[in-house]
Amino acid sequence: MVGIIEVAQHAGVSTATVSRALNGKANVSARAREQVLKSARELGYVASSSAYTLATGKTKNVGVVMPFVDRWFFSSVLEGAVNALVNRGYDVTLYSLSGGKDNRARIFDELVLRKRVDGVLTVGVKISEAELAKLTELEKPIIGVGGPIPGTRTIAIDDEGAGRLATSHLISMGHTKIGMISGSPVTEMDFHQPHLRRTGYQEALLDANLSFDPRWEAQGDFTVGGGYFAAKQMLGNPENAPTAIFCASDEMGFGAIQAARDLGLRVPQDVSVVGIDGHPLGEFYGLSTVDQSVHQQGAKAANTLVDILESNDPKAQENFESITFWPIDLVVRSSTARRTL
Amino acid sequence: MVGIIEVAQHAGVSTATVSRALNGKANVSARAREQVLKSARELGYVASSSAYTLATGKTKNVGVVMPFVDRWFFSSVLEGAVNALVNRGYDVTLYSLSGGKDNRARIFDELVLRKRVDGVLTVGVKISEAELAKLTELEKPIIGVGGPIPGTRTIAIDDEGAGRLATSHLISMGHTKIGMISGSPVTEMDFHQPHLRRTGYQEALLDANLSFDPRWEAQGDFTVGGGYFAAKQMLGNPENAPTAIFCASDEMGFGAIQAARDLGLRVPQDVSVVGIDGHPLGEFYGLSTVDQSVHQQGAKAANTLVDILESNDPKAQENFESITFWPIDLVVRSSTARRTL
DNA sequence: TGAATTACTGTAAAGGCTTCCAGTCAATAA
DNA sequence: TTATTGACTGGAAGCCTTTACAGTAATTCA
Repeated sequence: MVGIIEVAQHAGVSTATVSRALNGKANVSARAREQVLKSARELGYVASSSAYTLATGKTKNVGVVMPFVDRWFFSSVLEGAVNALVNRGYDVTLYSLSGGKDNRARIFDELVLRKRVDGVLTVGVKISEAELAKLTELEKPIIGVGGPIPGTRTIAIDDEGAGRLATSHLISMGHTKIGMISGSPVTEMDFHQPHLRRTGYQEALLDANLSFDPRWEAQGDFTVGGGYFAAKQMLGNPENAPTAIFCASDEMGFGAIQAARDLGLRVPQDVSVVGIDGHPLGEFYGLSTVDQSVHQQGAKAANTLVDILESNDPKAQENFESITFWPIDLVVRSSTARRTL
Repeated sequence: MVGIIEVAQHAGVSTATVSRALNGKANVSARAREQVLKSARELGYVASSSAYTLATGKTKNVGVVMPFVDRWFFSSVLEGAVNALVNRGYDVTLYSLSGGKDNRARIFDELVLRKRVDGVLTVGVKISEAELAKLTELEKPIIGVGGPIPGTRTIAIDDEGAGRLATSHLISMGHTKIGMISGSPVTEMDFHQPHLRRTGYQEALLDANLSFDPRWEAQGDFTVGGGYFAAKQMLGNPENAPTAIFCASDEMGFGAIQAARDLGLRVPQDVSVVGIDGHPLGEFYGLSTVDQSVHQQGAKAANTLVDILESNDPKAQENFESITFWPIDLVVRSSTARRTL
């Protein structure tokens, strides 16, 4: 294994000069710098990251914490974040909370205390007081995507506004009996999103003087299956079925569409469905939706985190706005139509 | 920041004893061990991972390399692998190759040379000779999920057999005009899978003395959209349309079903569709498929890798079988039916 | 001209752990 | 009894960098 000493000998300089040259520091003559770069290339030298970390205290590593990684929203944020981070020279260490309850404490302890990461990106995670305290105490920047984290930078859409936008869309098409498939989030997940989207829904109904029937509300769990069963139940009794359904996520929307079909209902003639997300499959199933560009949210969060890390100001975090509302966009497709009767 | 010295002082022993106690090594008295554990807990001490790595040469970290992370197959393998790894005390550093061409070389160089990881897990990545050489030279174990990697352990399904199984299923239902939507893989991806699945398809046709019309073959790119357009083209001309389509992935199958519908064809009455994967959405769209349990493949690969890492034998890798064929399972749903005319 | 700056460069300490090695002490064997 | 073993312990070296500091040579200034 070739180390900095071999490079120094090969280049005919000291290890200090090698280090300075390789890290782009000042006070290295052009000749020396060139020679070092050449030697390093020839010998295939790359500095040991653990030694680098031990000497500098920087890991060049960001921890990404999410409840699951195999669901669309999460893997999409991850994709956006990973690419942004690698471009800025950071590795990402991935932590999934789906592995069980006791993992979580361990992750937070070791993640931070073992100095494995310079900063943390949480995606849709409800972070506890204790966990937050642990992070801030050690001055590790943390930034969240999805639900707002008190006292921390957050990238998220205006969930309430998104709920209102989707519901208003249905109202504008003449619907008066509008159901909602909300999400009872899994424990590991942030609980703000479903709550806020539901608030937006209710506000829109209120603004339009529409009544709100508790039978028109059901819990999915943000999965296709959850949406399916919720919709089936909601649409099952024709006496009391809504003519339109707002789903808090596109995947639940897919399930709802399928449920309607299985019940012999036509979408959108008999029932309209609108979701939130901008899931790529939405195009194929004609699902109208409130688009949030998830990749870009991940990238934005990653870049903001690196900005904080690389501004030398220890209080840098304060300089960034505490919540960035990511723009949303209503995309109307074939799953929503004017009420027919 | 509390270090090992503080713990040693607090426990009234030397740092050597603290280290031995915390790492479960022998030759520590019960009294000392207990005292150390107590002190460590009270002080909230966790060893610095970079110092640990520097001293031992072990990172307790596995690199996972995949072409993308936001596609179902990949994120599912990842989920399975991450959970398995965290259970065995390993972190995972995620590398996505989707970030651009030159990233790739850098990733492979730094990943290995900077000693960031103890081993590598590749998912559906075609690894080059040079890259493989780099890994083996440094004696980092590597294990692949998906396509077979020459000279390395691999977990994969029998892709050829899967293609044959799916095609035979269609043949057994009386179909004689059977199309295939294959995959022209993206550059970063392994090319074995689409090739082998296609071979299986052709073998099955051959075995049944069925002719193979090149117009019945089209390229998707393993996405819903790719499957959609491929099917639309294939089914577009009624004169020459197959009555059944085998798709090399479930997502292409979803696209094909949608394409058929958009063309006014009924599934399965007018055209049968079968995929490969076991995608959870398959249940909702009634897609018949060859199920491969992807989570479990990821977990198996991760566990095998750790087994290799933790067997002290440096040649341990040799002791593991070179390719593990993961069992597959035909799941018949409503997208396939007997030929009607 | 000499003094003061500037531009480099190298030595060595520091970073926080693991582990080799030598040493202590009590228990066992001869 | 003494010699031998074995269990345990601590000092210090080593892992590989970065960087503070001191030193040298060349340049600029007065």
